Amino acid sequence: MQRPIQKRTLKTRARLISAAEDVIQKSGYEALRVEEVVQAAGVAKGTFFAHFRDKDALMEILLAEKLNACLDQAEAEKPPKSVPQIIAALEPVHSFMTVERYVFDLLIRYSGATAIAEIGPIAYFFERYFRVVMMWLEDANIRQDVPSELLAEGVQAFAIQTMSLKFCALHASTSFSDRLKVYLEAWLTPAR
Amino acid sequence: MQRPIQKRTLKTRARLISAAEDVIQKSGYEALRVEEVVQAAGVAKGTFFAHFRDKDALMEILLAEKLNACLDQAEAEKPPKSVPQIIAALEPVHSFMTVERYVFDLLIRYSGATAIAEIGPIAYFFERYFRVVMMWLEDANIRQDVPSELLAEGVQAFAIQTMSLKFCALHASTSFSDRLKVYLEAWLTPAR
DNA sequence: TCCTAAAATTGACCATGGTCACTTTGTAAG
DNA sequence: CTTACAAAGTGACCATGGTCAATTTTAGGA
Repeated sequence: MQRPIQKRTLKTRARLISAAEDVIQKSGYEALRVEEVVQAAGVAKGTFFAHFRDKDALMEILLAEKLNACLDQAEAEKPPKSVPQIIAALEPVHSFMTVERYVFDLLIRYSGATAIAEIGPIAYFFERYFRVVMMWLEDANIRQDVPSELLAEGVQAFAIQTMSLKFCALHASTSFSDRLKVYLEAWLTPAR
Repeated sequence: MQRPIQKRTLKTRARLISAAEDVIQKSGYEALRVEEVVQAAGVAKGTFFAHFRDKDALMEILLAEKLNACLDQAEAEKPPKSVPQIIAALEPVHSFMTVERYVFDLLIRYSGATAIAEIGPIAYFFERYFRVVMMWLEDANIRQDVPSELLAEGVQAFAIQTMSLKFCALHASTSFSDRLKVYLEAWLTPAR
């Protein structure tokens, strides 16, 4: 027989998340230490792992929340129709995804669901990103020879490629938006 | 004053690498433990880190060697001209890149040079992959409206996207090659 | 109010990657 | 052959994520 979740649980969880946000605010995502979070929240280490499978699980929650907030914002605006408009609409998302190399790596690692029954917050976010872009593309003035589902997957692939190159010293000359624009124009409006 | 490297150094390094290969052979990349390698090689732990910056640095060396061998093979064959041929030529590379989730994550993490002066073996491999594909594309029967450099970057982006989806339970229905074929045909031979 | 079982929490302990002050070994110069 | 010094190697120790048996807290029913 399953008992209801105690109020105390929610409070502890909230304290842990809040403490983690404070730590990140102060010194960034990569510098977060479980020990520090736990001390700031005033609980034992074991409690942390009773609430989150592992450190990454907490990170997933924190990152996905921020990313979803960016997408909320993008969805609230008028749907973009052109490549530059799409890039502009996604700018906050891409910007946050690349605040830290550590964050980007984490996002990539958890971008796919590892099992059907276990879609993590980040995998869920990527699905949403895909759906939002696909909807935009359906009403945009772009190529019509392939389904917009495919085009949206491509946008995601090029966005990740561009973000990846942002961290690469060999390709630091071109700016992020310029590079993505070149990719997406070639992908969405090919001259043949 | 710089003295020449001692023979002993090379021997120790070779023993470490060989021991690591044995361990991997036996139980895979993710299961590799520095302690185990060091014991098998008969040296102290500190010696390991005198030869490799960290565990990942050894992994980079081991992975890059395998990947370069795959590319050697691909380059030895007659250059592929069509999308299916290109996919077939790259199959061994892509196959090895996705033997383990752990391996794929590592490759992505080190795919870019972190600093101009520090191009790691894996970043170097990705450069080479790009150059090889670009050369193939220059003589292939594909779109000519954008430079083949851009097309090659796109192939890389789609290959990574496809590999990424291979690990994702949500997209497990389509086979790897089929999915990549759809992407590359839309990218390289758009109907507009 | 008291009892009890499930839920929540605890913290000592473990696993593993990585560091560094110290020791040993190789070798070039005298 | 010695000597001196740099290179190579050592292993105790540290940092940090994660585990689990034991303990405390909660709340529903007698």
